[in-house]
Amino acid sequence: MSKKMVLVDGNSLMHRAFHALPLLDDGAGVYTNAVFGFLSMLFKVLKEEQPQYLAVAFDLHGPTFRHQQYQDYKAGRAPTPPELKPQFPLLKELLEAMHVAQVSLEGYEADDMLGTLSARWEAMGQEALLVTGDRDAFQLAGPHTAILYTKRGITDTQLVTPDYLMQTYALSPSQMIDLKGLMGDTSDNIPGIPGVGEKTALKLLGQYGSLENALEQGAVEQKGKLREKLVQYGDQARFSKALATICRDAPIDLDPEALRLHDLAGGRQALERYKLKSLSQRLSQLPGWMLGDAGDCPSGEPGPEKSPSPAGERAWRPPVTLDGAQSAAAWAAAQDPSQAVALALALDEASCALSGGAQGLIPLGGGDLLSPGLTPEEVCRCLSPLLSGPGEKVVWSVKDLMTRMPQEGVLAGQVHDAMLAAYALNPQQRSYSLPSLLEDGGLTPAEGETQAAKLFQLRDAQLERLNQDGLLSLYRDIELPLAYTLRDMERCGFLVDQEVLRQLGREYAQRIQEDRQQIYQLAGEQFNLNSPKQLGDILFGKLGLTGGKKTSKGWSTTADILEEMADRHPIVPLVLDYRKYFKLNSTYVEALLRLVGPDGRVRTQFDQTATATGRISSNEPNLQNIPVRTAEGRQIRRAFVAGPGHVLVDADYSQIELRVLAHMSQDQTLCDAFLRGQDIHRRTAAEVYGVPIGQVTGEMRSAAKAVNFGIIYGISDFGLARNIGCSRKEAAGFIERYFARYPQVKAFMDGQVALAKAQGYVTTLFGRRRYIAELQSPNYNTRNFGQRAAMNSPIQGTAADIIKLAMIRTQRALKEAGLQARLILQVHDELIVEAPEGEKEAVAQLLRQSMEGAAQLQAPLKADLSTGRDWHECKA
DNA sequence: GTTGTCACG
DNA sequence: ACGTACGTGACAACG
Repeated sequence: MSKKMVLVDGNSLMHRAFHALPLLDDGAGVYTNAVFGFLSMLFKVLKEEQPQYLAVAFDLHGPTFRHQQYQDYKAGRAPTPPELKPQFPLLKELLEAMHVAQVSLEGYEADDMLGTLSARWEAMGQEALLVTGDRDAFQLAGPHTAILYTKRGITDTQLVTPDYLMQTYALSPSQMIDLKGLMGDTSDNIPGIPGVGEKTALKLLGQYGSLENALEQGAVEQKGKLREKLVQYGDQARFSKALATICRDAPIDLDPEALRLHDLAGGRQALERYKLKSLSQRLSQLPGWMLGDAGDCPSGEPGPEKSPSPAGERAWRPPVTLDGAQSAAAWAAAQDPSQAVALALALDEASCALSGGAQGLIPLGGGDLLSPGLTPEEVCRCLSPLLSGPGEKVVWSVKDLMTRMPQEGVLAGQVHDAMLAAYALNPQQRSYSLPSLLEDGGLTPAEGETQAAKLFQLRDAQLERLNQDGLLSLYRDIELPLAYTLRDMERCGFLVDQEVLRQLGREYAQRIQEDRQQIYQLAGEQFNLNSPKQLGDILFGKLGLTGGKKTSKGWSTTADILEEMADRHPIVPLVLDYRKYFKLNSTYVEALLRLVGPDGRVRTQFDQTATATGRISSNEPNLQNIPVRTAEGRQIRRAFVAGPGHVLVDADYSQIELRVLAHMSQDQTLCDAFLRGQDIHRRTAAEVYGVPIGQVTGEMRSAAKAVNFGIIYGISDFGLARNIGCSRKEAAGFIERYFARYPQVKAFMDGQVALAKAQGYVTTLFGRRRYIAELQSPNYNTRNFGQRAAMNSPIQGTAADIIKLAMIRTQRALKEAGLQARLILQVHDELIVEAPEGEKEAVAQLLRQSMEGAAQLQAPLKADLSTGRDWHECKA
């Protein structure tokens, strides 16, 4: 569903309108010409563009963040004329009456608001149109963001897109900043380089691509006066570029839904009061959804959420104890299903509360004589008249609730999930259990209050905080819908060929037995091979092997240490072999077989609140760590099969985290590599080693690959050295050269750490936060960990957000297409669909679109598809 | 319950 | 002079 947003630079447009029109007044001495011109233009745009969202941005007067070190900024600009000044409050009053969102932020200018909101909007894959008379905004043009530039007056406009800029100036949007940095701007008192005007600046950019390159290389290659100026005014030019750069990540706390047009008609009276009758008439001709007429919502989506009920104390009637299905069902049937319903399923009892004040308490148990209560499933069945009613539902873990409901059961009405809201607010809590959430919120139930009753208050508090922290959309558009997708995936499960597993198990057992015998022989005694302590004592004590490292308890016997000393004693490779097969057998054969259901399928549980970054996790069994890296382990995947007449369609994102990094850092080189479809590790090797891409050797590529991984993890020379087995010095050299070739990546990483220090958290492209308390620690190691987490979390987290969106999109697309195929597994950057043979092609195409279209990045998302009868075949 | 080890992205 | 790669879950051993 495409949503279009119009963003208006209020200050810019008011100035344009003021100077374009003669002074008008309302007959009582109030000037209205700028307001008239502004609204006239606005209504024209609304009529032509038909957006669902609108915001008007204003400057605030204080010193701006971008220019705080530059006192002269705009010093030369004429003060606002006295006839215009009072029209601003008037305009704001009218916009308020029309329920049009106004945004401004201390320390930022209107164009920073446009830059930030359009960046967020674009990240969601939606279209934005920026209306302004300021050419600075050209730098904000992008695949989904255009600028409607008011050239002269208010009617003479030009639509500015990246294509337009390319045709007119032969520059990309971001190069517009370089242009201004070089030539300066007298109206903004941006100095640039004296004597360099548009012509010279365009020539330089054509030659060198960027301001930085022009300064660096031009200072060598150019001749005469120009060369001198590039040298002398280099710093001034860099500073000018910084001044000209519009901020695209200002800390605005805003739910996009607050920008939805829904009641322009509310401004009719005020317009007429100021004698702007013609505007009032034009207003009435706008589409119904903008005005607030009922039943004319073009997107078919619900309007803004109704305001939450007051958080104050409610008069709860004492809970009615309902033991037995009959009394529970009778109680439910007697309630008003249009009221909001809260349901809390604890271990020993279920409670249900209605906004009217009624409370029910249902003891839970196994349903037998020893523990007579109902099962959760029976509770859901008994309460189904309430659950399927139109009232709002407030629950803890809607996924768990849906799992317990009968297949045909319906959960209707708007749903609030307190567990998911809590996770969106802070993904690193110890527990998301309902009692702990209530306790943390100071909402422990009093005598006569059930947990369900307290859920209402919890919801109110959570929605307010979500809104404050800019997390409403993450919660409502990602986490909440994802819960339903995960529920369906869990219910579906993954078919396992148990015979394949049993056969592998027999082979593994044989191998384990052989290894063990030989190890005992070489050790000269029998011991518990699975005990690291005993094994360490044998290897480093009895056999006197060298090269060991200590752990807290004894000798470390990890695989990387054993691999290094594999040629020193024949027992070492045997131990490694033993370990490998023991792991495969115990975890991936025996444990897995125990978890296969009666229908031959395994059903993992996805945990949506397990990780600090926003990823989901999988347990019982964990299907996100099924072996793939070694040929032996990979055999396990032959046991994960499609049902009869079905195939698996497998899609994985190609380099999603590096693409996210390219987008978030806006690094030219990294983006360029992806835009050209290059092998990213090869390109990095070429950059770091300074050789043509054709001359990159396999070794160079694999070192570069390790560097790329390291970058994502928050690199250190020590860690990189350990990973690729070079010296720490060499590793430091790699890192230095990497950052020299990818300077914007360096700036991004530094920026994330600075941000985390300053505000206490970092965010993903979709606003998900990770608080990083470690940065405040007095401990050096803890602080360093905090820095790495600050660098990694926005990347890993944004990738997690994106695949979550892809999952929601995939499930919706499958349903819309009426296909029988089902999404059955997610492995962080991979989705697996089980599809009837005949749907194979359609599903592959649909999966690709759902995944690649989940977000619009500067480095476009790419998914690789494969199909097979089993999971192993997919990767082959 | 914690520790060591190892499977995955 | 310090000692690190980021994010998970499961198994076996051992207090």
